[in-house]
Amino acid sequence: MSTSSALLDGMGSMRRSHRCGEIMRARVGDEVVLAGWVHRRRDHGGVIFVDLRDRTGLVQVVFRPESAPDAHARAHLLRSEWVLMVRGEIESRSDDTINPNMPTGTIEVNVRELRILNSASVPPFAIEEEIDVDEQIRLRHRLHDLRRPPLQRVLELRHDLARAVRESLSEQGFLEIETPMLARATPEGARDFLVPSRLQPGDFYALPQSPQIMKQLFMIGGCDRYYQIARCFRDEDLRADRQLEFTQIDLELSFVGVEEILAVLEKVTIDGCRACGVELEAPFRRITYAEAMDRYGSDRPDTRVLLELVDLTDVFRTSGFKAFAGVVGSGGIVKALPIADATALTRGEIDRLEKLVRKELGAKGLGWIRVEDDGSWKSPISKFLGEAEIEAIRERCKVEPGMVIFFQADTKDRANTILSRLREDLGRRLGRVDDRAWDPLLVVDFPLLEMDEKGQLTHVHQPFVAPIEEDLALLDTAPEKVRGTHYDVVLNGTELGSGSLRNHRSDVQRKILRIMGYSDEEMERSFGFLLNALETGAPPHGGFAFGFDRWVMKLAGVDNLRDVIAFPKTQRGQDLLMEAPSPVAPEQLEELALRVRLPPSRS
RNA sequence: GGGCCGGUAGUUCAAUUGGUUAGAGCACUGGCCUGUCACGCCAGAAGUUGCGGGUUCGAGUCCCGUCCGGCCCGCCA
Repeated sequence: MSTSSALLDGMGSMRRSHRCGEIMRARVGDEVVLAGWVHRRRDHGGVIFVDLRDRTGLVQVVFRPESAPDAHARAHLLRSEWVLMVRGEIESRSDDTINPNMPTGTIEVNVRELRILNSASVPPFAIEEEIDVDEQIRLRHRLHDLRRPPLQRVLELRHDLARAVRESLSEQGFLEIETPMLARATPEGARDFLVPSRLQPGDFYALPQSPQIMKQLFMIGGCDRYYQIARCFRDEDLRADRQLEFTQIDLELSFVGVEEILAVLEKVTIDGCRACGVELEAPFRRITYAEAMDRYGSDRPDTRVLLELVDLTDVFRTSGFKAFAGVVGSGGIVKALPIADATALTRGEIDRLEKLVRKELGAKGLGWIRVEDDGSWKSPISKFLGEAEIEAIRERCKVEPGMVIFFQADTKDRANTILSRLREDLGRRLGRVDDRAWDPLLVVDFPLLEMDEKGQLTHVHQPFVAPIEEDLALLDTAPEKVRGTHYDVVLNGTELGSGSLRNHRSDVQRKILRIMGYSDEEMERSFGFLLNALETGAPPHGGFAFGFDRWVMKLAGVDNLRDVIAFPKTQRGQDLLMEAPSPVAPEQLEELALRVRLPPSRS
């Protein structure tokens, strides 16, 4: 809608005296000046009500023909989302006009003067607490979405958390130091975002995937304790909890062991949560990686879900049940998820679950046994089971009437992924959870190295993780048994952050890289400057990094990163508001010595 | 790269077995209305059914392709 500019006013010298939601600080009879957006208007022809909105809330302002004829006349023109400034007196409402649903519902502002600061196009959806609008529409009209209370609250939460973290770390002796955004491409880890260099045609910067190496350089540079709330970039496919760019609370400290780092980690987690109204108890419960995988099938379990997995791999190694025995024979595992008192799970639901795990998780199938009231088993697989297997299942799963047991025989990773998903989904659905609102957990004792699909030992986390001291000798004899100093912090089933001690000795770092298959040349090319740096007098050091956005997500109680980031991107990596990415002018490419060649299918 | 779900008015949805002019709520526009707060009443406007092709006398509906949004696997700490 176009509005004649003659209609619009300037602020002049008028300035607001209160924010809308804070109007109760003023007293009845006070003259106030408010500014904000027209949330809703109710035009009775005579008296006109407008709910004026800003970040802090809503307040009803009243235009009366008798007390301000000029303002009243122009108030007829007001529409949703127009921007106003009003001057008037606070009046208390009569008993029968009080609105108990509004924090400011006992008063209203009798407007004497109206300034229309701006008009507005018709909003695409209502600016309300709850809306039911397509994600695409919300993202395209992000400015309207940002005006909604849930997103306003989240932005405030981000601020509160960031501020608390800064205070906590400053008190603990950390310096906030920035690192470059234009960095060097790395062969390791995620795909880099590349930035072409104009001054060095043909060469590229990379946006940092994390400040990992740079913060180690800070330790070597004598900074002692560093932190940063750092933006990180990874050009990988997006998920509900993964964006192309995200924020980490990144820190590193010198002359410490794992325990000192975990103490910092616990303190900053507790301080941050407390600033957002969440109290956590220290010390956090600890669980080893091996136990987490064994009992929960995940290295980031939500331990509030009480169901646990049962390992039956050894039972089926020599079984006559060829499907399971075959999997074990080729290095896979067999695990079960027993659920007591599961009569609520109907046959139809089990069929739906099987379809889900087949389609979404790549399961080969979903074995199950239902234990009837009389103790008999109803199951598509029980006919393949011999005495020994039946006895083992009976004993390890603590079989009882009413129980349903799910089975997976697959590669270790897949079987665990599938059962872990069933464990959390079904555990929540059936109410098999304890009553804790918050479940902070430290996962420790990760292995340093694991075998990849090509049979090459590779790092479990990143290549700079230090082994624990007593396992150093094992690097030469049995590297796959070496324990790392890595740890994860998990909150309610989400990995919030992780860290480790780093290799501060270049000989150890070189040895590990060599075990991971790096030749001397590759080592030099990829990590030469770090290895050289380690030789200049590197102190023992370590640290961790928190996924800041995921932390906010948990505190805000939302399950999607887009709801805690001001301007998020879609699953295809687009910003629908600003329409990025976009083509660029040929001259820009020319300057960078670049030529675009699209794959033929894109024409 | 792959699997699944979705796309009809500004928006949320409907439209019988493939059948005539694609409907409704909210929003919007105009009018009326002096105590509403999801104000009310009257009237009105609003559609390339994501896009392209095919089948058919006839396609929102069936088929193929494609684009877009979402969830997941792979990938990614």
